[in-house]
Amino acid sequence: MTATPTPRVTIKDVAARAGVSKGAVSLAFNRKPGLSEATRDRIFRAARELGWAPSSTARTLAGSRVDVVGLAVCRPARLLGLEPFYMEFISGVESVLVERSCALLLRLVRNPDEEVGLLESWWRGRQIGGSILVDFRADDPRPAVAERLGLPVVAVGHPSLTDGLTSVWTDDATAVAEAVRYLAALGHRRIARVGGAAELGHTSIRTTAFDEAVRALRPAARAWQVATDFSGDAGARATRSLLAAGPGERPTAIVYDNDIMAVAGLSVAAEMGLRVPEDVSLLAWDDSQLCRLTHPTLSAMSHDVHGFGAEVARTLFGVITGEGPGSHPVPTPVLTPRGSTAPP
Amino acid sequence: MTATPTPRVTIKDVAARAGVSKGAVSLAFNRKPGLSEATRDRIFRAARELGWAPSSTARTLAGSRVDVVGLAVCRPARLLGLEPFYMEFISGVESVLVERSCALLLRLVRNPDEEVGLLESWWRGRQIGGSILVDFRADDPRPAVAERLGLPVVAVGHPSLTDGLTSVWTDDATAVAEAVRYLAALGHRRIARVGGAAELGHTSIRTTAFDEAVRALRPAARAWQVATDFSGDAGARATRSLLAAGPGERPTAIVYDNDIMAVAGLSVAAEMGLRVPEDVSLLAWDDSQLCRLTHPTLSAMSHDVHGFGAEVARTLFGVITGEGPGSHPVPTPVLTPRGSTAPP
DNA sequence: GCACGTCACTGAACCGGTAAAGTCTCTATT
DNA sequence: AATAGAGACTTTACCGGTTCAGTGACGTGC
Repeated sequence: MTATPTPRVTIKDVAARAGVSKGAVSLAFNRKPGLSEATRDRIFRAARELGWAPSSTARTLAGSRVDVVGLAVCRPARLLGLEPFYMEFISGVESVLVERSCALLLRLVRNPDEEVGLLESWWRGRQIGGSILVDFRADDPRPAVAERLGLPVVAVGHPSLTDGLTSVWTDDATAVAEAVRYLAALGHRRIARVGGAAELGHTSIRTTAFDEAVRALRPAARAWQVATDFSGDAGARATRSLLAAGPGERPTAIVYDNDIMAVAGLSVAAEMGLRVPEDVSLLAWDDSQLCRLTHPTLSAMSHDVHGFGAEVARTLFGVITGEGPGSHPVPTPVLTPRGSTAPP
Repeated sequence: MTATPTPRVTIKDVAARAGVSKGAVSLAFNRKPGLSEATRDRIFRAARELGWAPSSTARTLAGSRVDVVGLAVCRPARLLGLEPFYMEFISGVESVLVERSCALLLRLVRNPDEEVGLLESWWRGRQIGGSILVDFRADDPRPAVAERLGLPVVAVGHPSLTDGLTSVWTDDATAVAEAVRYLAALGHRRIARVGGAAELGHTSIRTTAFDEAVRALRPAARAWQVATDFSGDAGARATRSLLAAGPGERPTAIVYDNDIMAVAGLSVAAEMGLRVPEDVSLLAWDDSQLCRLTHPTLSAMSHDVHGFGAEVARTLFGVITGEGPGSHPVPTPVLTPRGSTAPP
């Protein structure tokens, strides 16, 4: 177990072995002109024999590109693990990064200030070549920071939240309106929404859109909205209190802001002796595979989270290579009716 | 949007501003002796005014510690997103890293060879100070590589798989045996297991343990085992084929290797008109919050995946700071009976 | 036959830090 | 009064690459 570790091989060793200078090795490995075929081959052979590959740290310091992108997430560690969205999003990001031999630097932070500090230090330390920004809030400091630093970023969120940054976003307002119209078309007139964290920008976009959509209904409908922390437990609590009222008073349909809460809602309904969808309709959001695994299956506002992550990563590469700011909508979540929604 | 980005401020700027040399700034920021209080204060003030923090890239190159740990995962991107285990594990890891201002470098790889190459290049390039190794296979090349490189690693897996590396592991064999004995005690004599990916070491440990545990039963019992890719769809398929046989022929209890597959199994049972737990008992593994959200709730072999990740991270820091190899068992998954198991 | 270009490569400076050795000043000791 | 030693910094040499201004050698045109 304690064999002497192999000493680190450096560019100097390769140069010596190939009988050239460090500079020549560098030229060869960066596919720059100015070397004969023969020399190039000799260098590659020497590198292979020594098992050498350039140190990306040194390379970075010397001023070339950085093959790492950052992702700071400001949510409690425990909640992160519970939320299928994130892992699927990250897997989508990775699917693009992997093609470019790029790694993802992931860090949880406890508050927005810490995130700003982290971005600064990552960027100044050349730890990252760019960053993905998620979970925008009102008056988010990050657009200003990114601009001041010249840090290439892509914002995940509606352009109204991201202050001119290149953004990738889904049209949640339209999706919420569609959800409401769908439930109304089924005949529901008492509709509730179990939303996400109130401080997040996309939550308030959905909240406003929900309000408007319900107000637009004729005949008039009644609405409830509750904020949660996205956890299943919070979803269960919210559902329980919504359904506690008498049969003529409680909502007949509930829209959730993610699918974990919808699954929780499903079991709360069962526990309260209510049938889904006969007594109450449930509509999930995000639509991970979970929605197809419950019984009844969950109707959902469905979108391709994996593809969303991939698009974010591609867009980030665009920004890094100097593309100007842009707004990249990805497809609006589409209503996917399954077994949990029906006329009241 | 195109304000000139702030030029990067370096240690030299801070030194100039404080009226000292680079070396003095370095001493101050590394809390080394040899500076007067007054000078130290002046340096910190200058740094604060300029908004400077040391570049970890440069610091790394110059040979001090690295504040990044690696995690290469060799699974298809899509599956990763579906598996609650991973995100929860990672969140546990992060919860410890964040205390030490350490980031996680995450990379998906397509095959074990790519992972080996990545570890080599990360380590030689001083990109990481250590790495977490997961998903051990038979004859895994990584222990030899880690030793050859002198790379600090902690292996997530049973010591029999990890060849002398410091390892953190759950006693899956005991847990499988407990699961089988529990089902047998309920009266089940036809027991199936829907396992994970066959090529993974921990899967074969569970497979063997399951076989042995069933063979030890008196009166004798009948067993089935199926391998999957851990996805809900695969779990559903496996369940469907297990339950397709006639009432006297099919298993009366099924153990799953994760909880996504158990949730899938639950809905397959419903779809086939079988009641859980009256007609068939289901037992999940890992026990994310999902198991408490289904109806009926899922009995599970429960363990604290978040805490597991945290322990792995702590152990890795131990290895990095020079602790000798060790074996760190974390608590064996414990049977948590809920609504999905009952006498046949 | 000689100036001129081009090609292939070298050498040195530099990126932003760390670490060890060197310098200078001031105090305590003999 | 001379000397040793400690304290407070500064200087310098790296770390492992990239980059760019040279340097010869060789081919070409007139």
